[in-house]
Amino acid sequence: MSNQSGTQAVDRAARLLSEVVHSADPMTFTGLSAATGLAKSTTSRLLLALERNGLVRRDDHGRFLPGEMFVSFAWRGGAEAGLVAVAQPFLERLGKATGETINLGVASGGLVEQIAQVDSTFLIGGTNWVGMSVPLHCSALGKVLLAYGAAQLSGQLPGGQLERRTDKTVTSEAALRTELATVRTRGYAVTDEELEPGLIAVATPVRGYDGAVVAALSVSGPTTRMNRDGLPAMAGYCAEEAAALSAVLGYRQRGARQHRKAG
Amino acid sequence: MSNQSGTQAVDRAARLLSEVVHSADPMTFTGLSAATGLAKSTTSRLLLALERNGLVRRDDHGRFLPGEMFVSFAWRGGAEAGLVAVAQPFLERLGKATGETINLGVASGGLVEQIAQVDSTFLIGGTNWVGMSVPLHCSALGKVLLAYGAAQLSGQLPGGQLERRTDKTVTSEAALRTELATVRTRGYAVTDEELEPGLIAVATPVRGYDGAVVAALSVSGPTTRMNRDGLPAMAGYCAEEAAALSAVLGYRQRGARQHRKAG
DNA sequence: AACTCGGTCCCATAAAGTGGAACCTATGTC
DNA sequence: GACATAGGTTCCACTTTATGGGACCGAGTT
Repeated sequence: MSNQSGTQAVDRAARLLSEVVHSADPMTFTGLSAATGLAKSTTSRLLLALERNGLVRRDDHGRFLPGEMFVSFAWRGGAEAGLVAVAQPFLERLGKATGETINLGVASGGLVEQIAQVDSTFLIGGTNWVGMSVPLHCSALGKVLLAYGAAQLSGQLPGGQLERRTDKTVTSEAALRTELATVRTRGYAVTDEELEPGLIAVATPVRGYDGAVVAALSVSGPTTRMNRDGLPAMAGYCAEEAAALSAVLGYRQRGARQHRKAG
Repeated sequence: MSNQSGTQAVDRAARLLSEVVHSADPMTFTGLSAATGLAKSTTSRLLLALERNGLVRRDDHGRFLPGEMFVSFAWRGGAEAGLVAVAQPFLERLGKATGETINLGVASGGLVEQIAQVDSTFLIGGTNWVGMSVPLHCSALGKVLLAYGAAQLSGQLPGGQLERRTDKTVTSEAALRTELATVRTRGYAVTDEELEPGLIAVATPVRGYDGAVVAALSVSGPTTRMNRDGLPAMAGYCAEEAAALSAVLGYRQRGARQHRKAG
């Protein structure tokens, strides 16, 4: 943190605000004072200032909730637009850890739309796929979205057959459903040259506050580098960052108490 | 504003934040400096502090957008829970202006759920209806929600008949559809003793950022006081506050530039 | 190369923030 | 009903911290 002189009051107010916003249930005055270590009088002054400015409000029991400005932002549909920005640090960390291409994808119109990417650190790597969509059934991202009900299969060829992209593509809906069950128990999806020859990928689910899967995070690279034996480790890194991102989106898993600063 | 000593920096930072959050498109550094009247150096310091704390972020052109904390809040589903709080000041102002009972309603399971209320200033007035649901077809709130596609008719009696509540209730679906067209052209809905004898109400639509109607705002009172000739005036007040609330939710109508401070 | 634009850093000045203690209210508790 | 307790706010002397003018810097422009 380079330079934080001349902003003590703002920093402290922001800390209070962060507690209020990131807390699962309404914070009390005393709780906030304790959590931030600020004197009662300071806490009071800062909270009054935040309240006056619509950054926090108090419920009928005097507890603190995020204020009008947050609600207004949420209603403006800022959530979708901001997901990429919020997710970026996590993708970058995953990129550093694996060296491979990282993607964040959401379901959109029967396909997977890739909404963010971090490029591989190697010369041989993926091109930029942001804005591109890939089929659900033969991408790791898509399999995750399907497995957890964030997307539904549609538009398959007549006869329940799925589009064949390579000779390894799973084209039978029944076979796919079996694989999706595996994804759920194992916690991650794999696509091994099913979308494009020489391309292998793993993906894990990103959950929203209510536990619903809202996106998927993937690591993909050439089969020449991403050893099949090493996939579980890759999936581990991927799951870790996906879980951290889920936490920021309000998903509370047992044992996940601490917030990590995204920066 | 009672006491705002000892919080200059926080107030200024909040003003910057407010500009960033409420602005339709990303603010520039210079724009923010100008909008708040703060010195360049002060603006810079405060914005850096806000950025450091995840309250704002910068896009690729260095312009300012609401930060991680806002996006995180939005993804946590804080929007719905907060609507009542955000709306409250508008309801109160409308209550003061009209003296009658004010309600905010949303569509929920084929009915109108009243989610907020301000009581009449008269002794004769409505009881508290918060949490109660009323039918769509014979309440002013419901007619607005139907007229603007925020709710669909369902559960009518066999034969396309709508439930009769009073002898004035519109029970024919065709007649109702005609009335809904009137609502759309006129901009407000009326229920004149169709739900309960002696009860008259007007309602207007509340829109979200994309223009979709998300809720309805109503003024209701006894027919002995709410003169039928006075209804258009009542509807005018109602529409005014509904528009102001819509603006806070990000709806941008032509000519609506200014934000009003809700407090 | 010189200029402008957008933004950060530096530093003397004084204004604004700080926290301990007094002081309120509500809400139990006997 | 009087008394204790917890949860918050206000006061005020002290001094830390914010302020803004100007220097500075990098990236575009002419």
